[in-house]
Amino acid sequence: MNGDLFAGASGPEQIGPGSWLQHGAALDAAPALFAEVQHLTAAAPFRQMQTPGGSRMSVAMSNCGPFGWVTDRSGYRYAATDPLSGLPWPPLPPLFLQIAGAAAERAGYPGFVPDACLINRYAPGARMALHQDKDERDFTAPIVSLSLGLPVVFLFGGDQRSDPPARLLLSHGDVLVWGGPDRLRFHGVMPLKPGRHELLGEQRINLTFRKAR
DNA sequence: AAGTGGCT
DNA sequence: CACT
Repeated sequence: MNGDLFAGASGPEQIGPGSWLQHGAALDAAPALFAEVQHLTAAAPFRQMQTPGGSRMSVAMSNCGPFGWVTDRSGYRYAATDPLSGLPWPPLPPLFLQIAGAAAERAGYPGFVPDACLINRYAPGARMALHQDKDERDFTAPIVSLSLGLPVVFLFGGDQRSDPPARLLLSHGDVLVWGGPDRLRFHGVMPLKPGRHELLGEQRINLTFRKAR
């Protein structure tokens, strides 16, 4: 039935020529990571941004690091300051850099130093349509995605929107890395199923580390 | 256009 | 797919 829905508790799993799903890689650090998220989003609160078409995203977002991904009616871009406050985004916590760099190295991308961390909060029902990460200047750096809280079905498509996506279950503490030949693959997430996580509560938090410039 | 609605 |  769901033979292509990976949920194993085993080690790193290769899901593409340049992509690895590292089950539980951030499990030990999860409480500290969540505490950092709470501090960061006290300074730069979660907000539901608008797409260029005028729709409001179901996912609430914030950022930390030198650059933050933002969207409004003008389009998608990286910005050095929070549009809500006009202030720089909070700095990337050293723990974030350490975890993201280690995950990238395990996936074959040594020396990964992200300059942008997008913090996504999924409440039940929140989803992300298939898209490509292509607002970065340099596609040689990978994408590192870290999951906290409730599990969600991740859609990992191909280089064309019409390519049928694989379905991967992303759970608390999982880290997904994609780059190289997989860097521009379409991806997204199915609507978050209601539930309660013992540490995070009724939500999923995703940290996406990127090299924007 | 990382969302939505409506077509076949 | 077209539109926003």
